[in-house]
Amino acid sequence: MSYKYLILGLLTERPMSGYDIKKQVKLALGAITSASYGTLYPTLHKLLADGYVEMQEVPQRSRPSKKVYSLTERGRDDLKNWLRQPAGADQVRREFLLKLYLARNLGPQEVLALITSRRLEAETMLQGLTTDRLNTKDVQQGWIVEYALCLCEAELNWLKQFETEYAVH
Amino acid sequence: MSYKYLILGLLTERPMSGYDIKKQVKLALGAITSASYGTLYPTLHKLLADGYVEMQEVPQRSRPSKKVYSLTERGRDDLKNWLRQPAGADQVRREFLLKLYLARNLGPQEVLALITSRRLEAETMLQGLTTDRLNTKDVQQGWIVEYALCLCEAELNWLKQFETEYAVH
DNA sequence: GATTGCATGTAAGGGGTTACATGATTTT
DNA sequence: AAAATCATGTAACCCCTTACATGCAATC
Repeated sequence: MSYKYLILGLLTERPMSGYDIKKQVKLALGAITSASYGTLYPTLHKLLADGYVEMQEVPQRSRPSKKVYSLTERGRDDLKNWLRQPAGADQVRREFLLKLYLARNLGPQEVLALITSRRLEAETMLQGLTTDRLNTKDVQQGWIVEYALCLCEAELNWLKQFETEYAVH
Repeated sequence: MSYKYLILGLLTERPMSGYDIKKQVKLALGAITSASYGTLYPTLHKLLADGYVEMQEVPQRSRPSKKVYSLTERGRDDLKNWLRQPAGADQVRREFLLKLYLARNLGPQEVLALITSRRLEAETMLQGLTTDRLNTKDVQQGWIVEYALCLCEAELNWLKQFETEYAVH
């Protein structure tokens, strides 16, 4: 998801530690992505070395020191420049669609099982998103949820229709 | 997209060379993925070494020999087994959504530009998919196109609505 | 007494792209 | 004369995940 700009972007809200960033990603962008420490920390080190962020170490009692990162002029400029470029095409890995394409290797009831399990997952996701929408105060966060909801509903409709038509033959 | 099963899956249609596979991916799954030689050839070598496929070298005049791969019993079994498992969650990298979330760092007209360029892309894709639908004979290939069309239309509607509402404020 | 939260990181490995390297043949 | 098609592959690099490693404090 381009950790560089994910990090720079979140740091425009407030200075944060790696730990904070992970929480914020989960909170604000949980519907579309996640961030793992394994990339987060190394990326922060690189951004620091390259001068996009600066770091202040805050000692704490009986905990490791907190390393609080904030944007530099350079980081802010680079982020703005990136934001102004049109977004790159989505990179999607849809295992489900590959299986659907290869359905000729399955029996009819196996194809239905594939579709149905997918529909159940979509329904669960729809419920989660519906809950998210209620709890979202932030405007931009709201947009993300609405967008995800819209796509999720569309997929669900397609799956239901497919299920019905396929069952009839 | 899991090259392993992409390859094993396509080889159920007919024995193919790496070159053939790339063409077939573009033809049948172009709407959702692509395959690069840089992964295709090494993956084929690995599948051969692991006994999922077998290879027959076909000499040609004034061209490099063609290496035609076909499924082994083991490959076929492994594929079927994989197909029967429920599909894993989609891995999506939506640069656009990240930019949308970070829109607070942009001016109103820059946000609109982001949305509009996205809408134009979606419209182009929609046209392409509409053409694809007409040219598609294969049933499963048709499903993929329909699915992609459905999601593309849903996104387009969302974008249009957003554009309208955002312009009003 | 066990789990969650806070807080940092590294190592090994998986999966992928782009660009490079080669070179004849066929089509525009 | 230029471009596309056929046909193989490698090398360098990017990006990311999972599991591991450490350890105290607060809550349940």
